Amino acid sequence: MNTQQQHLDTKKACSHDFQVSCSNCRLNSICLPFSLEARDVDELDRIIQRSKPLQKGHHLYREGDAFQSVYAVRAGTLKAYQTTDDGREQVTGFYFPGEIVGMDGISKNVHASSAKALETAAVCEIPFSSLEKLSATMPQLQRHFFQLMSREITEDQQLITLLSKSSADERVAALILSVSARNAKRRLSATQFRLSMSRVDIGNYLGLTVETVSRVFSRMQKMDVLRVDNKEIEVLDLDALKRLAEGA
Amino acid sequence: MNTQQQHLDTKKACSHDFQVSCSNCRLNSICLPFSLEARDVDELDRIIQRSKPLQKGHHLYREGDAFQSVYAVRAGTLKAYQTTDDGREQVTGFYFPGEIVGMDGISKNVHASSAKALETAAVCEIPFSSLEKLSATMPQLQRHFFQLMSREITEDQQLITLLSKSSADERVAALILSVSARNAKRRLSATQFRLSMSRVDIGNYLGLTVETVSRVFSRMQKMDVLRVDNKEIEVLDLDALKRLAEGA
DNA sequence: GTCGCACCTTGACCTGCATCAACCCCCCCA
DNA sequence: TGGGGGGGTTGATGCAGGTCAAGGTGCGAC
Repeated sequence: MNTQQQHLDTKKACSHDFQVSCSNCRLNSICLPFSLEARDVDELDRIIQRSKPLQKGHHLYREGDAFQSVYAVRAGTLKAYQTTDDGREQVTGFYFPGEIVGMDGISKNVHASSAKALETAAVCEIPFSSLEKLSATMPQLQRHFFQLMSREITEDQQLITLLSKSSADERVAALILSVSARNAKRRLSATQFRLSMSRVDIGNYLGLTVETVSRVFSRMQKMDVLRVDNKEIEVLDLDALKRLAEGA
Repeated sequence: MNTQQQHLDTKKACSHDFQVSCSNCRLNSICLPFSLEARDVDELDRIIQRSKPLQKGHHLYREGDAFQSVYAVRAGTLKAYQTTDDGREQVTGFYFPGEIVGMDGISKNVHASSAKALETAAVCEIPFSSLEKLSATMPQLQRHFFQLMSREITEDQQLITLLSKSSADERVAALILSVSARNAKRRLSATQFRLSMSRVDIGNYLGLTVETVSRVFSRMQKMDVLRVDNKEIEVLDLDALKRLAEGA
């Protein structure tokens, strides 16, 4: 099954299968604390709202919106971005199925970034006030959310390191490895996948221009590390890619 | 009173005055949820351990250490940094009095970064397991910690934007503005202060070399935006500095 | 004092990536 | 069928900031 087909299947699931519950969601080991008891999962289930699919290019929320909920991505990919005072855009992250987006809104009760679907997506909305209440009675859940937020912090810090030190090759290699690892976590191929984000988004995220990103892809293709066909990526030499990410 | 003298006073306080409590700490409006009731503050007080001062250059914790606690900075400055596989160092943040450090350890129960004192510092240790328990019964405290973590996320994302887009001038200007704002929050001067971190640390944090940082300082001095005397900084033209930070 | 060292500054040169420009490919729609 | 637009690639050129090198300054040890 190629990624194209998977994509279509996902879309179909989105538009018909709203009655899924956390307990039978194939992503629950990623998005949920696996240590929760069945009864607790049901309680969590009750507060979660499964919304209708989000079309490509549409916003889940915008910078400045009142913060109400965090969202678990069920299908598709989202990007989060901020707009600087002078109108420039900065992509701060990409969010894949099983990941949680929107936690930047907690501190000020206002979203600090916007979230937009890069392809048709589906999310589970988790009203934050309910989550807070539930957390007070479910220590595991409280811990899980502390951990999720902490993970977001450490991931951002890794990106900081990447942006602060590394060459264009290292940055691109690191992104591909990240996508690869996140695919693997969802039991998809770690070596063949479709990059849902455009070259512009990649460049923006990595602090590079489109042209540079494109050149790096070409170079890695020439070196037989990747096979690149538009958005389709095949990793031919994972070790070499890792070496590139470390600045070899 | 100049910053030098303040610094000495703080040191004195560190070595003798361990009996301070949260309720009479002059930083409590920054570090604590001001919405906590007096009784709740006392409970929090009970779990907090005020440790002895941390000498310049000493570590509060190191990358890889088991995660036990988060720490509120009471005096002095700390830097957090990670070491990449190839041995390079990346400063991920500076922490001033009233701020909380160590939250990166929550996700994996292991510290993802090291924290080191840039000058003699004092911290309040807050055992995380106690904090979790207390949070379950004190919704305000739970919310406060969610907010603190969320703030760390949004701050990291701002740094990402800075590193991804901006020129050397913009980066340095942004750092100075950040230090200035954090000083103001503690009711210290927003225009005259001592940078406790070295040029190396600044460069590392901002993704620049020492030489570039030094040149930017010189340039801003020549433009009458700053007066720089080694680590002592005076902001002469705050508006110009803000314009520089926005890429004017 | 003065030695040693850590830290900072300045200058000269070099390079990796941005910038500018041209072009291709694909898809949609008139 | 052709034309327009979005996205991607490739080449030529320029410059901001990295690198290398030399020298200055402050400070603690003895």
